[in-house]
Amino acid sequence: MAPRVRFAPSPTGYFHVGSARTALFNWLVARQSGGVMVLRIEDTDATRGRQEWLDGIISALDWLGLQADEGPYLQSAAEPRHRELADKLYDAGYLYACDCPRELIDERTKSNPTPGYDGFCRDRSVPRTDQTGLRFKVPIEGETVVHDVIRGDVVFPHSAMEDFVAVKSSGQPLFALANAIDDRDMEITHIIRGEDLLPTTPKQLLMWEGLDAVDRPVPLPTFAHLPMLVNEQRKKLSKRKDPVAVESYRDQGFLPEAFVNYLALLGWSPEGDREMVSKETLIDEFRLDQVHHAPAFFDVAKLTHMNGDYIRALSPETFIELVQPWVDPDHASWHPEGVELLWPAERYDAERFAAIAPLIQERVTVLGEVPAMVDFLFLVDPPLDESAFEKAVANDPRAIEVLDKAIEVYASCPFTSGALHEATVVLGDALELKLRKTQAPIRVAITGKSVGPPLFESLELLGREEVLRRLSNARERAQG
RNA sequence: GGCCCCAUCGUCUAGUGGCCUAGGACAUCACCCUCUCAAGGUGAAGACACGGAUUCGAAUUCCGUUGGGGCUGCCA
Repeated sequence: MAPRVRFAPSPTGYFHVGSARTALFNWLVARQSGGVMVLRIEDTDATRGRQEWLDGIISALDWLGLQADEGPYLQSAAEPRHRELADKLYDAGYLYACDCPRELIDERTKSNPTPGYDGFCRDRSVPRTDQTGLRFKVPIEGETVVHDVIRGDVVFPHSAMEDFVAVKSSGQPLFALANAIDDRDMEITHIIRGEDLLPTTPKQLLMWEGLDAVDRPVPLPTFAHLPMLVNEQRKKLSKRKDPVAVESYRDQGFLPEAFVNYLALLGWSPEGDREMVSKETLIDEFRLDQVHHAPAFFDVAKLTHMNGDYIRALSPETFIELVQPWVDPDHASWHPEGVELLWPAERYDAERFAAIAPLIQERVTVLGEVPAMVDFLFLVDPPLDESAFEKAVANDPRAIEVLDKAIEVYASCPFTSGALHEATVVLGDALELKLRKTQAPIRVAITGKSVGPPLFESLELLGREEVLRRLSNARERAQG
């Protein structure tokens, strides 16, 4: 039977990197076995903004190329079904009504070595009303074993499990119940999710048994609990302190292929010394039972490096196409959030950009770095890095000589990068300067920065007139 | 506190009893290349948490300790 996996995120305002990894591993299992991935939104407690976050989840999955085969289903839509089965479970005695307020439970159990609900109402036959939640009657004896593909058998003694709430007093079934019902109804064969859900799994297993009895027997799915993604403090990634929004990586100019590749390496690794692996390779080689057990630090530095590798591997044409949203938004297919064009749109010159693009391509790690590297080509006067100017021009006694000489030589030499290079070497020789020293003041004069793409190509693209103008300006500024 | 999970370089990992003098990648440092910056090349430094047990032999098996994490809601 072809596997049916599900990716079941709960709605938040953005798409979490941990969710992305979970989605990826689910997707890989589906893809490698001719299975199906269903997308189910666990929104039982959500109240507003549904459409927005649903769009957010779908567009993030799209960006990553992890589209679901079925869904999205909203868990909230199945609430009548959940209620129906909750009633049956109650009628059959798996659930009992409880009217204990939280404070009372805490009061009663605070000195108990095993805090949590003490089963007070278990045999009180509290009548079911709209003031009573329904608790699951966990067997006193025995244990529940979770057979986990990654971790092996995990044993939960019933003595340590409380009679947890399965249905709110409002009548609405809670996660543990709704989740089990949906997985049954959708005939899910593999539950692949974060390790944080491991402790609730025995509850769902117990519930599953009850549902087998009151509804229909459904074979148990295979479980796999993925190790957490953690921050430098080794804590579960926090939405407040850690950069967890997938959208922000997209907006910074990470490539989805690189992102997916990096994510796959968090908890799994291909055979041999490879790290750059395509999605096709992942589909071929990924094995759930090889997933590492320990939590993994989400290392943006490594992701960034890998992204640089992916960028450099692009064809020049593809690179130009992919940077479009950052350099030529008017003609781009989408717009990264929070990105402002550094130059007036009408001054952008596609040909000029195409000419310098290959030199930029090997110097950036994320696409968002591109504009700042080429702004001098599209700005009348690029912003001047004061400290760079100080160092290379103002505080360098030879700088004025260099600029003067450059103005003189550039006025007449052929204006190609090769000739400019040559001319600059000669000009430097005359002043007994290494090219390294000679280029510094010229670079700052032209680009406003001390670092950037190769200088002579830049000069050629800018044109003689503009180059001479900027050199003169810098000269004046140096004197004043 | 209770229950559960986990433990190899700073980080991600390879390693499934002898191939381990523990391999790769990121990060770091040095050198080379070089018009700046990158990229690239070469090299350096850097780990089996600890203690027992099993075994001729343990990073690898078992037990314990320590440490970290997760869960412990009428959230999911």
